[in-house]
Amino acid sequence: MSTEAVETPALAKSKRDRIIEAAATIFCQDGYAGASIDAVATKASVSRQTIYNHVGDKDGLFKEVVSALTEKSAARFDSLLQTFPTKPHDLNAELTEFSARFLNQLTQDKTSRWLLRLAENESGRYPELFTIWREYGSGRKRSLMAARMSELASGGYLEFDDPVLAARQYMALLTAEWRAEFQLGRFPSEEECTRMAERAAKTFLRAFARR
Amino acid sequence: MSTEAVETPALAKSKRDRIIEAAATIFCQDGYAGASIDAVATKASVSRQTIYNHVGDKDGLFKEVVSALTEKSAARFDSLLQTFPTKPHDLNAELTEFSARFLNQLTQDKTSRWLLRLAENESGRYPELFTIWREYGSGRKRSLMAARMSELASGGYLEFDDPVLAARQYMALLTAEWRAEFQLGRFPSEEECTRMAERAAKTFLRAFARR
DNA sequence: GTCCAATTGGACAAGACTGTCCAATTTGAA
DNA sequence: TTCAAATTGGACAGTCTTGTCCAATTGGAC
Repeated sequence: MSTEAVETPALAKSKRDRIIEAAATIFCQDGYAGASIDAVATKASVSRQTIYNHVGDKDGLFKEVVSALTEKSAARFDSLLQTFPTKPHDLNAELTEFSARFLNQLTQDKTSRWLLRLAENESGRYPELFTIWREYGSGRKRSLMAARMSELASGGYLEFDDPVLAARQYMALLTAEWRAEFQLGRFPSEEECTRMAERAAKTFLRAFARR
Repeated sequence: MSTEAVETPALAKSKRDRIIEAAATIFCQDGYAGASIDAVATKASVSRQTIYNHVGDKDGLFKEVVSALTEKSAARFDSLLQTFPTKPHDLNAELTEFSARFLNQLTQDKTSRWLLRLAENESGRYPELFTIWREYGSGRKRSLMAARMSELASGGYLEFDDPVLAARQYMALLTAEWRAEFQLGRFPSEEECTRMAERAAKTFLRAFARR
């Protein structure tokens, strides 16, 4: 995704990171139209010209931000998924714990939220960004999650017709309360996340646990 | 919410409506910063000055749009809720049908989607709008839906601990697939909505139908 | 120390936007 | 028909963008 690592020396790379990080914040705060290069430059403590040197123009900056955030978000999700209870002793307890980790990551990690909002807001104007995001973004997450669901099903823990649907519904149940809180501008605490996770997992298992 | 109906004569009201409708489209398309008064004027086939005469400035236009959309969306939801199967003969079938109507309204009605996006995007910059929307918007919908769920529970059709949670999870399950499609820029057909509704209702009932 | 690339800050043109003013015109009502 | 209010279009100042150019400065590698 970012192949510039070779071309740019150490110091520049750090500066480049500062730029993209600041740009991510500004873009997500103000949208594409509302974000100004000057604001990014100030936030990154960098000259405006340096930004143009690195990414060309505003479009370039935007794409760079999306690319970076997509990558980071995917990596975090992967490492989270490695803690998924594929062969649980106590399915209820372990799925609840995993779900709590999921929600906590969602709460802590501004990156994913920003990316989601960026993608939702600007995908109409930037179909190309849309493509990248669909491929590496939520579509990928869903299919990875579906694979885990399948494992649980073939292990005899769950039963359902369609693993993809099960994954989607699991994530919908899990994020439902969280979304509501977030929309109200609140950031659920760790205990709140745990309770949400309990309720989501409970409903999910009521529907899909093998009887 | 809009008390100007008295003060403005018939023709002006029609013009005012055109303005607000056009503004809604433009705001939702381009966000607050990206929307230009000129674009609204052109779309509404109205002089730019007329807009300033009616709503004062850009902020005023924005608030007027949010107010109008909130009102319209709430009204539509109310009339939809009146078709909720409170005392069903065949719970599965009737809840599925209701769910399909719900999704179809979501698909057809650009208003609600626009409003949702507006609220999500600009609530940071406009806390007052945020208040209005929370009161008349999704919060209200959820509590109305929870009341229906309670009726089904006391009728012996469903069983759960918390009607608000049940309502939230119901709506989460219902809109999960729809959201995914919509995010990809697709507009589910009526048959697709029906199938989504079937799957959502099925899972919901697996979890909450009285056994 | 020397050299080269990166960085800086400031100036600049071109364009878009907001909000205001105003004179001419249109519209609805009496 | 007459009159007042609403509407129009155009001009305007002021502000903020983006993107470019350039000369001066900095910093690391050798």
